[in-house]
Amino acid sequence: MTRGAWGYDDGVSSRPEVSLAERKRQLVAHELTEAALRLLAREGFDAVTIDEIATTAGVSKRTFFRYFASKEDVVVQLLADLGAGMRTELATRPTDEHPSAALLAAVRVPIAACGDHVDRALSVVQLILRTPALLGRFLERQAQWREELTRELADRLGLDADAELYPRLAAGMALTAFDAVLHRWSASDGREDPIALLDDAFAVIAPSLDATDGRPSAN
Amino acid sequence: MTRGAWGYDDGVSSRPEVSLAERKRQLVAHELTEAALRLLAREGFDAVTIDEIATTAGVSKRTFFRYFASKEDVVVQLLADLGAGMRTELATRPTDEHPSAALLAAVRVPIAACGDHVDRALSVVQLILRTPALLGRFLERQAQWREELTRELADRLGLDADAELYPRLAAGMALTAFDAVLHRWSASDGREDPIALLDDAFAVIAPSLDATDGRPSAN
DNA sequence: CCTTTCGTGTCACTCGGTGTCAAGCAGTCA
DNA sequence: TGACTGCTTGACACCGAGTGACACGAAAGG
Repeated sequence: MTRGAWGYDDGVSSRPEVSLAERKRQLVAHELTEAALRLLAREGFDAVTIDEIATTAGVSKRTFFRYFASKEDVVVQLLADLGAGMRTELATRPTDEHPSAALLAAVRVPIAACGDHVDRALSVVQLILRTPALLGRFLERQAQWREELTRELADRLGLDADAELYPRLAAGMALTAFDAVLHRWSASDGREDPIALLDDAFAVIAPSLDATDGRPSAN
Repeated sequence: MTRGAWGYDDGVSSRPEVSLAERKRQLVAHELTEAALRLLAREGFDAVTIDEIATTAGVSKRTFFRYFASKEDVVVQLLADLGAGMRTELATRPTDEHPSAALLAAVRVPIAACGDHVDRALSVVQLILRTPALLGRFLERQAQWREELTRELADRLGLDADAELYPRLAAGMALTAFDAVLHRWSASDGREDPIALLDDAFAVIAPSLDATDGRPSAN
């Protein structure tokens, strides 16, 4: 599990069932990502131009934009799978499970992926948290995740996501835990166990997620 | 109270204690903000260039950048006071107050400001929530608020903000409530009472904020 | 009256991002 | 072998965001 997150295990594995064109595409994407990550981590986000990244990867600037929508996208793209994994995990949890347990299981997916690829994940996360422009894009991404989790959770509970506060609050709290764990993990340079941190965080927020008394019944 | 939020009541009030130069600066800033808001709301964010905004306000593009750091900044700047208000409110709450009560009081400040200037606040909030680029900047801003609230809360409780999860989680949950309320309020076109929504939201999240059992004691 | 200071406009430049077009290359059919 | 098709790419031109440099005019101060 958590296979393929933090992308492109080595980028050149030959799988006969994938077309040549597709493998070429993946190769170029891989080359661009590696070049970008190396340059950005070394020089800083603003000091590196897209032209440099493209030239380093051996393609033109125009080709860069055929693979990524923006300079930020090269980095944030790496996290796209994480959100998808979270959402599908929540969708496959049994419906009678407590929201807190289901959300914990969902958030555990991307956190476990970090724990499985510490070095790579850490450099990306630290780069993002250190760079305002990247942080902005990352938060946009997170806002999408929150929206998806909200819908999924509302479906689970048979609530209207637009009329009830609970689904959005629960999704937001789960992502708050995700965020807090990421900060702590990044600040500790990956030395702390992210899953243990996540369990701690959920121990704090779980009371709200499970309590039904504060939840408005209508309106 | 909430005076001055959503900025520049009318921009030309003559106060003798303020220097002429300062009043001119405020006038230009006011003119730029009004021009930007009118154009952006009508044409959409991407369809309006900075040159248009500046020309409409009667200044040059160069001067625009002497007042605002970016096109997004014109809009998001309007919310800057809200964050400051929140933080200072939290700082002035009595230290023996429950964290949930103190945070509710703090978040109530910007929410009340929305309720006091429904039409203006609503158009800005809806513009932000509808425009990805603006949402990104707004979320960056919110991340700063979360950082500040975290520090303030840690000070209140005598905890280390970097070693304990609770302050960051509590601040994040309060902002999650803020965000959920903003979404609902925007979706209802300002018809729902934002303060009532906020009270509902805090009724949901309060159990976690008050419970001390889940809070890690050390490490 | 002269000088300093400050805000501004003009110009030139870099970089992010996009549309367009022609060239290269693989696969297909004849 | 040759023509046709579809896809990817590089080259080029272009727009808008954002910045640095400089010169000008108005206000403040001696």
